[in-house]
Amino acid sequence: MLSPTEENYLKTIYALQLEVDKDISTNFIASKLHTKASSVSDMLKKLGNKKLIIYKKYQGVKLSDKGNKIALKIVRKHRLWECFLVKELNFKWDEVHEIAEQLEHVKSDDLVDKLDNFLGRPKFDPHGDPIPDKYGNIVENNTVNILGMQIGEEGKLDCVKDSSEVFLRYLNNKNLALGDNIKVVEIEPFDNSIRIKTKSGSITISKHVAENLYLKTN
Amino acid sequence: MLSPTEENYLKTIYALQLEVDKDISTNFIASKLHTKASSVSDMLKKLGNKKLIIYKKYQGVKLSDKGNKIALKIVRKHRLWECFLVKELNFKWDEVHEIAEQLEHVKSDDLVDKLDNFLGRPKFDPHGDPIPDKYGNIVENNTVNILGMQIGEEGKLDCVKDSSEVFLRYLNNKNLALGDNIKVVEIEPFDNSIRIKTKSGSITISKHVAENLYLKTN
DNA sequence: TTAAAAATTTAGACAAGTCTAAAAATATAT
DNA sequence: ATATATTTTTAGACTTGTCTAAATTTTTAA
Ligand SMILES: [Mn+2]
Ligand SMILES: [Mn+2]
Ligand SMILES: [Mn+2]
Ligand SMILES: [Mn+2]
Repeated sequence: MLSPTEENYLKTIYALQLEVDKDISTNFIASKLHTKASSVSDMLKKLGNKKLIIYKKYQGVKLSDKGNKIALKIVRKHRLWECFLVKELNFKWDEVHEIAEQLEHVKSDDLVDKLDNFLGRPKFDPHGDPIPDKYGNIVENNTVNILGMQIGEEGKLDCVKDSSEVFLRYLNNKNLALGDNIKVVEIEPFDNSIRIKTKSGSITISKHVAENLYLKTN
Repeated sequence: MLSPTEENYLKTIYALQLEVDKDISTNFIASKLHTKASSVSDMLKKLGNKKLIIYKKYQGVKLSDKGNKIALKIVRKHRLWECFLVKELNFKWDEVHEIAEQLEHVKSDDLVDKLDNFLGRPKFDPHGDPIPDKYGNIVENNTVNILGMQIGEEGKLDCVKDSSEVFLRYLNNKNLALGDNIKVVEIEPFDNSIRIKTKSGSITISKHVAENLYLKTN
């Protein structure tokens, strides 16, 4: 039985592996978890002993098959609970992430599967992220980051990478939601900011914002 | 912000105060929590410093107003989650207690109230226990323990005090559920066992079982 | 009222997870 | 290739909650 802390480390390594292709460094994990490299180092030793990660000192880590399975289960729980909160309890999409951070550590396989059925086996969470099924199968959504698009290209907002309250409220303020059509109008090479056309007019978004917007193009 | 452990101590003291009228002893708490008196002693000092309990060394404890409020909030969460699990996710009444023990520590006032509304503000949980409202008001159900009844008296099973899987499965096996009519047929003075008539015949229950059955008589 | 028994608290240790500071290993740059 | 900078690990300390064993207080009972 893993502690919530151990589960969070596995989940973080899982997320970082999707971000970059190489082994995950101690510092990278520390920055994501807002903790210190020394704490991470201690934990990596522990997770390595439990065969949940492949770990050689100073070489970075990756999840073992066993660790990957557990990470997927936690991701599944997190996203299913987010669905529940938004669809059944009428939370807004910007209010659910922190609560799901807690709910994802509730231990009961039966609970997850019953929740999944209750919700009608959703495939995506309120932020457009795919939900692994009970066997750990996950569809990677083929979306493109808006930074990779050219002037004149357009698509529908399909997924936001940052689920924090502060980012989602920014999108709310700009009247941007999943499914909205977005067209790239202008690209500023100096700071990579982008002028986009949305349903409620044209706005400029910073590179930092753009990094978190994924569109489905045709 | 309290830890799950601190919350469990408060909840336990709350429950014990309903059981007995005097201040709650260290050993009594230890036995309920399956821990040692020395651990309890440490925790009581801490909860006392936080003004959550009234504590004088060697004198036993009771909840302060502040502690009582928190205990009621946890009880409310526990019982609402049990309702959710049974009514929405189709768990059986004997499967939910342990899961609710985890869910009750999820922190979000908004979540509790939205869950309450979603469920239609239920007044009782699947074991017949009353659910405090958002202000901490709780209706004490006026039920009578079957040990206090005479031969020939009858009533409807309204509440079970033990919510453990093992006890509720025993009741399932005897085909006994909340709402069922029960009549006292015979009382054995030697061991306080009771012969009762239920919808599916007449059975003998031990004193230990009887202690956990509360009926509503007319 | 005093001695024995029981209950409670304290002392000291341990595990988990975190931190700072220092040491060791790796990467970078001249 | 070597010195410097960066990253990672280790050492030692701290916190929370637990335990056993010992000391203290309260209760019970002679
Ligand atoms: Mn989330
Ligand atoms: Mn999400
Ligand atoms: Mn319960
Ligand atoms: Mn209950």
